[in-house]
Amino acid sequence: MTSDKRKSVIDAAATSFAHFGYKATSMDQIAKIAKVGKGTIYNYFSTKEELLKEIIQNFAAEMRQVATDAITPGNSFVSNFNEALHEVVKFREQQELTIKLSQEVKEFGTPEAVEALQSLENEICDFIESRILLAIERGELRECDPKITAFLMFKMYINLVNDWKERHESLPKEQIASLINLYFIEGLANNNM
Amino acid sequence: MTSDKRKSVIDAAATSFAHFGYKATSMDQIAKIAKVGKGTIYNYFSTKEELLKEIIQNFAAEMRQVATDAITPGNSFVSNFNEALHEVVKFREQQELTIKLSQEVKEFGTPEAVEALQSLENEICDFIESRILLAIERGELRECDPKITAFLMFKMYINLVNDWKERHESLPKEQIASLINLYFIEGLANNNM
DNA sequence: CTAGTGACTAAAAAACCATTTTAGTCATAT
DNA sequence: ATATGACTAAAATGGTTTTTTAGTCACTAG
Repeated sequence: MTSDKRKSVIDAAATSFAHFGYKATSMDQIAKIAKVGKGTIYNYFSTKEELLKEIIQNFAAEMRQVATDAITPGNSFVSNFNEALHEVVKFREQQELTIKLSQEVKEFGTPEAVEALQSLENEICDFIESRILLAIERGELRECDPKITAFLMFKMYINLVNDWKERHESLPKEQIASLINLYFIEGLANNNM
Repeated sequence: MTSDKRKSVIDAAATSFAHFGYKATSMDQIAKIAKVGKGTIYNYFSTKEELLKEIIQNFAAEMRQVATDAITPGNSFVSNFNEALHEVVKFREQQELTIKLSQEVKEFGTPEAVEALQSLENEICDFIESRILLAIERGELRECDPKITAFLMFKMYINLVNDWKERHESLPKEQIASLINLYFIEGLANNNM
């Protein structure tokens, strides 16, 4: 089967990117790990960047699947949101890829890594946006711009997971979920006065 | 008067840092602009970084003043928050120093510049934190961790002002105010069901 | 014919070294 | 006691050589 080789190339590249980063992975190395000739890679992918893009797309699809699976149709938006968030966090931690790419962006500013993470971010935001739209239709959330809301929810998540721990202790998953719930869903206004 | 020289050193350094950046400013150059011998600088500041820190501290004090001036005692927490942050950002943009330092961080990752901007951010967060504490005491906000809250409010503001406009149209001041109010204070939960 | 391949090349990155610049010192001067 | 500029060790810079690497292509096996 022909796509047999294609698959092993993708697998080899994915592990190497995750392990050493995009920049530090050479096409020769990928060929070696995948146990194919270097020319073979170019039968399936026109360029190294193309290869990364495909891997990121696969990753995004997997993540979407994980998130979708965590959603229980009958449950509330908040509960589903927390559940999905929790599963995605778990899934992302398993994958070294994004962590490594983030490091690379910070350290070298590798343009391909920047773009890869960018597109991943877009995928995630699009997904959240679609769920927000549903929740608004169902009357669970009040009217709001779904694009901006999705963007901010994602960013807040990143702020809590990544940026906060640069200055202080990193926060446990449960606390992150409850914080997002507190700020975003319930709001800080004191209605019990 | 002895602190006469100290002042001119600070002024010279501040203008040169703002104009050429921290890295591209040499101590010789500062001495020249300040019209003092290089040794004189070291009578007042033990190191180049020390000099930057002092300048940043002065800057932070000015910023705090701007923020305080923007606060109207009778108004709501959110309204004051947005007004103050807006003035602070405007003030920061007027000053070339922070812009130049930001560029330097992006381009070279100069550690001193990173730290300087970091400490500015901390000052801002500390200020917000103190206002949040007041608002909680006054019963305007419900109980919450003031440090995390301040951090997230600051970040959300930056997300809306800077990060959003990298992908989409930049948002007008009023909309940012109402968005922060919507997400942070009121919350998205639809309580009218 | 088709998919696979590794030797090959031009271009980019890294390693190297000579030269210059610069942060910080200090002996001297005021 | 404060001010200073010549001085030094360390770091930055620039230019050159060497190595690595993305991508090609003539060739092979099936």
